[in-house]
This record gives sequence, C-alpha cells and structure tokens, in this order.
Amino acid sequence: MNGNAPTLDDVARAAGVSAATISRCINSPDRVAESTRRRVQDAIDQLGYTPNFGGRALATRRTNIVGAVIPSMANAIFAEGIQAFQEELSREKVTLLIGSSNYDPDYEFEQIQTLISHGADGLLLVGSNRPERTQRFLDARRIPTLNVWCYQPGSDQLFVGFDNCRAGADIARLVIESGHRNLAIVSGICEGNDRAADRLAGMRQAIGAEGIDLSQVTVLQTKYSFEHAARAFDTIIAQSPRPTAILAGNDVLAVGLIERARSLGFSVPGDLSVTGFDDISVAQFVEPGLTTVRVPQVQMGQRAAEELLAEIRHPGSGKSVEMLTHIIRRGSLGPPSA
Amino acid sequence: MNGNAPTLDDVARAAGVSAATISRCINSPDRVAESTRRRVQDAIDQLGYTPNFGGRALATRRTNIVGAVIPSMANAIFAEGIQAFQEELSREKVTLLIGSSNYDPDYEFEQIQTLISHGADGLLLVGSNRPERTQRFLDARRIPTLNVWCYQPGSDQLFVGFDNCRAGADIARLVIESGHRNLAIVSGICEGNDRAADRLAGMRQAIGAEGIDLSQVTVLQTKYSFEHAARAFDTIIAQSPRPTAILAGNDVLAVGLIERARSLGFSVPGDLSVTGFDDISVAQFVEPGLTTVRVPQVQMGQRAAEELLAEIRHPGSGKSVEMLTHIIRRGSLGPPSA
DNA sequence: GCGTGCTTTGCAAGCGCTTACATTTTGTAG
DNA sequence: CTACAAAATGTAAGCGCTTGCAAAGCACGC
Repeated sequence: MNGNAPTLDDVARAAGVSAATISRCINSPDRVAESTRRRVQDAIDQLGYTPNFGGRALATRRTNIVGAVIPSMANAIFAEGIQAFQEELSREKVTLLIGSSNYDPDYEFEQIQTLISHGADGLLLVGSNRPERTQRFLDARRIPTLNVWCYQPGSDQLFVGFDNCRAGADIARLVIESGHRNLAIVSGICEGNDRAADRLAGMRQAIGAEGIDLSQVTVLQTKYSFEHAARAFDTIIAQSPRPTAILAGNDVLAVGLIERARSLGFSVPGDLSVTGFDDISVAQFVEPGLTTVRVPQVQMGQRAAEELLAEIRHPGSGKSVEMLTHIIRRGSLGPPSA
Repeated sequence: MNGNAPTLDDVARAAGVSAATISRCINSPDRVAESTRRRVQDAIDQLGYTPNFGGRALATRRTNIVGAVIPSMANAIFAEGIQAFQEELSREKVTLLIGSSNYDPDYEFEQIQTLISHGADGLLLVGSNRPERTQRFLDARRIPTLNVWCYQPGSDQLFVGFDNCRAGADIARLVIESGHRNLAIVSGICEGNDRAADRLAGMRQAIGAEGIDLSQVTVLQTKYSFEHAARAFDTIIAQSPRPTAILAGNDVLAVGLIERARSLGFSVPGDLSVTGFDDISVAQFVEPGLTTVRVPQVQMGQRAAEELLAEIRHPGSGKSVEMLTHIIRRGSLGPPSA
C-alpha cells in the first residue's frame, strides 16, 4: 500500500461532491447525474485514484479473490490447469491467489488459512482427503470450496475431476492386455495424496482381477522428480525376475524412468515398457512417446472456475462435474520381450 | 468474505479481555502476560478465528502482499524460482499474488494494475524493458519493484539477475571452441523480451568476434514450446550447408530440438550438437544430457525476496545483486561431424 | 403558488483492525 | 505499609470505503 495514494475523500474534495457520490460513480454510475459523473471522472483521472482494496473489502465484505492451493508449482502437472482456471476467473474480474502446499497437509492448512484471511471468497483445492482439522475449519467458515483432480459421486462436496481409480485400472488393464504379466508400479507417495492412492488402488485392483499375483508386483512410492524416478528404476531393474513393464503413477515419474532406462542402455519398449499418467506436454516429446492417461486439464480448470464462481455467487448452485480421461497410446508400451 | 467469520470482538468476548489485547496477542505476543495469552489462544482456536485482511490492511496501511508477474506458468522455467521466492516470503508472513502475462506487455500492464489495486506492497517483475506507459504507472505509484532474470548495472531500478548477454556469449564461445563454424540459433521471440534479445545479442557478438560470418548464421525466433522447437528444427535441418550445432535460447527449445532430431533419426551430438539455456530439470534427464547455462533460479528467487522485502520495509535499502551463471557441460555438445 | 412523486446528493454509521494514550495491576524498595 | 516504576490491559480514534436513510432539488399539474 502506498502512503500517498489518493483516497475517496481526496477525489470528493477535488470534484466538490461528497464521498458517497464518488463511490456511487464507481459502483453504480447510473444512479448519478451525467454532469456530476463527468466531473468526478475527471477528478479521478487527475489524481490517479484507485479504490483502496482493504476499505472496499471491509465495507462490502467481498474481495473478488479466489484462492487456490496446489501441491506443487515445481513441475508442470498443475500449470496448465491453473492457467486455464485463472484465465476464466480474470474474465470475470476475479483475482487468483495461489499457494502451494508441497504435498504437505499441514502446510496446506496454513496456506488455506492465509488465503481465507486474505479474504478469499472461495477456494480451489486439489484432491479431497484432508485432515479432520482442515475440513472442520473449512466447514465452520462455510467458504465455497471446490475440489479438482478427483471425483466422488454422492459427496456433499463439490468436485470437478475424474475417477483416478478407474483411470488407474484402465491403464493397468491395457498393459496386461499387451501381454505383460510381470509388472512393477512406481507411484507417487500415497499418504495425504488421494489421487496417487486411488490410481495405485485402481491399478492393483485391475491387476488382481486379471489373475496376477499381487504379491509379486513391486510397488514403490516416491517423490515426483526425475531423480527419484531414476532411483526407483535402479531398484526395480535389479529384481529377479525383472518386470517387463513399469506402471508409473504420473508422467514425471514415467519420463524419469524412461530416461534412466535408456541411459543404462535398456531399450524402451524393447526391453521394458513404461506407462505414465497425466499426459503432460513432455510426454509426447520424450523418445519413445509415452503411453499415458490423458487428463483434461484445461477443461477441468475452466469448468472449475465456472462452478466455483457459481457457488460463490449463489451458494448451492455449483455442480459437481465428472470429467473423463482416456488413454493415449504412444511408443513406450509394447509387447513384453521374449 | 464470509458472513459468519468470527471477529476480534468475538474472540475478545470469549476470552473476557478487550479487543486490543487480542490484537497484541497476535502482533506482539511479548507485550501480553503469559496467562492471558494462553486464554486468548484457546479462544482463537475454539472459534477458528483468522484476522480479517481488509480490516488489518486498513489499519496498518500495509497488506503484506507482494505481487509477481511472470511471463508464463505453462513451462517449468519460472516455477523453481517462484517457488523459492514464495517460500522466502512466507517465512516472513508475506503472501504472494501471482499473475502471468503470457509474454504480452499489455497483459503484463493489466496484471500489474490488478496487483496494485489489490494492495500489493511490492512487485516482482521479470525482465526490465517495459512500455513507457507501464513504467510511468509504476513510477507514479512509487511501488517498490524488483526485476529478476536480468541485470543492468548503474540503473536506478532494482535487479536480482544476471547478464544474459554475457551468458549467451559464453555458451556461443564454447560451441565454437568445440570446433563448430557452421551454426544456427533458435531463440525465443525477442520483441518485448529483453532476456531473449540479450541472449541472442550475446551469441551473435561472440560468433562475430570469432571471425564467423554472421550472415551465414540462421536465426529463428519462436515460441517456447516443444512443438515450435520441432518446427524450427525442420526448417534448419533443410538448409544447406547444414549447421553442425544449434544454439537454443532456452532449454525448452533445446529439448524440443533434441527430441525432434532424434525422432527424425539424427544422432545428437554425432550429427548435430545442441545447447540450451536455463538448466531446467529436464535438461539433465534428456538423452543426451543438455549442455546449457545454469541459472541460479532458487538463489535468485530467495535473494529477490530478501531485497524486495528490504525495499518495502525501508525504501532505498534494497540492493541490486548480480548473479553468476556458469555452463553445465553434458553430452549434447560434441565436436562437429566430419 | 403549492403539493406530488421523482431523481440526485449528502449524512453518518459502521465494516474489523491497530495503536497512542490512559488506566489499572503488579512488583519492589524503603 | 506506602510510594513509585514497570508491566498489563483497556479506551477510543481512526484507516477508506459502502449504503440505508434523509434531505434537497426538480418537473409537473392543479
């Protein structure tokens, strides 16, 4: 804030009217006489006046801010969706405040509090399983909240997302149909991350249903980074029997696996198939292209903005939306090696 | 904002003290007796109280918000730096408001206005050459502003960045020293982007200084995406004589070039060397590893936070800082093919 | 001229918070 | 026990804005 910023009163004095009139000029111009309005506008331009946000927020009890807490900004997974979300909001003159939680529930709670205390009219959150404490806080405040990246039918919360479990099952089934029986899974860390947990659950479910002994399927949980994926690869490749396909819980991991495989001299998919999840942009440019689950990020971001705004303006009017994912087949998945 | 959010007065009533005491508990706990403080804290927890931002902003004439406008959220280039910036800020209880300009100066101006009208105490901007109009607005408002990703000694503005021109020259020189005389450059779009322009200028300068005929060096400007890079590659590879090395203006372009080269059957660096700029995380995981210029993003973000906060709290006390880049040599640069 | 029903404007009371100043409580030395 | 300083707390005046209500201005028809 700025010490010498002109205030409503300054403008009022300059225009020779009362502060109330200025306020009306700005917020409901048609309730002010044409001539006055022009005079006021001149004064505003003259002084370079901009309404003070705090004062306005205090008086109207609305901020036109919505907050979003995403797990991470450091990888590309959420970037596109958030970008779309923001574009949609700014069309409605609503500002987006972004926090990132680093996949830590405590930190998420902190970010939520910050956002709320900054007056966010509504909140976009990723995933849905939060600690009791967080949920209580949200409920108590009755802040319109919308969850993305997952979908729970029949919940009283608002979702714009998809069924991670089903999508996980879909891709696992595809891998098995390609002939693989000897699998490994490299998942994100499931604790506090329902998307990762659901994907994993879906994969295991499908694998079991196809008659493969789940106890023979190595599952590694690791952080979302190329480095961690590379390390996971090293663990898996040392096993015997060596898996013929690795299912990754997301594309960052999958790309990390592929790059590591290739730099160790393995051929993908010749020696080993790899699948991902999310379809981030690098997925189609890595060699070989990554077979993965396409998540309609942009659409999800846009739709989330619409529904969240609806819920803010008319509580109860926001609707949950289930998005559909589909599998993108690229070169990284092939038949198992003999 | 929310109708039923508890206020200071609610807490005061619940704790049986005055509102002023609650305020002190929050803002200067050591001025309140231990026993009272505990009672107050209980009441706060009980009611789930969070200070109202508007009221606080109004009373202190400070928002504890800083704004940042970055060119894009859609690629990883700014993610790490911004993440570090935010972490540093949140340590100081300052909130970050992020806008993205999509590399468009008009849109940048709009975002800046939004940020200011939301009360940002200070601004982080990328690069330094803005339209007259934007600069005038900033000057008039006397908003503390800090520019990152570039460095201009002797300017009266604040910079925490590095010399793109010199870094561009460094990497060009390295490529030439590796034996290449037949070069192409794939740059970002320079208009309105001083970083891209400086990098390009530095490269050209070094190339000229090494006695290579600049008119023989193809320069393509293109958007930052794998797709655009792939298209640029197609153009370049069709030329005769075919360049033995391509200098990319950033890593996204470089990775796009490499992937395209390989998927067309070219060997890197066997047939063709490629260099990047930025050292984003994928640079070390692509095959072959990307020779690139390491930009100390995290450090830059942290330092920017420090200096910007200093400038906000005590105008005039923020200092410009020049960061140093250095070249990371990986496999993508080799000697030219015979 | 005067009442009638408009439209246009001003008045003043907050919105929730901080903080200078006033007041009360507590602690300590004489 | 008193006197006095220091610590803890309360009082109240805004910060810049919106908005319900009241007052003023106006056009009109009688």
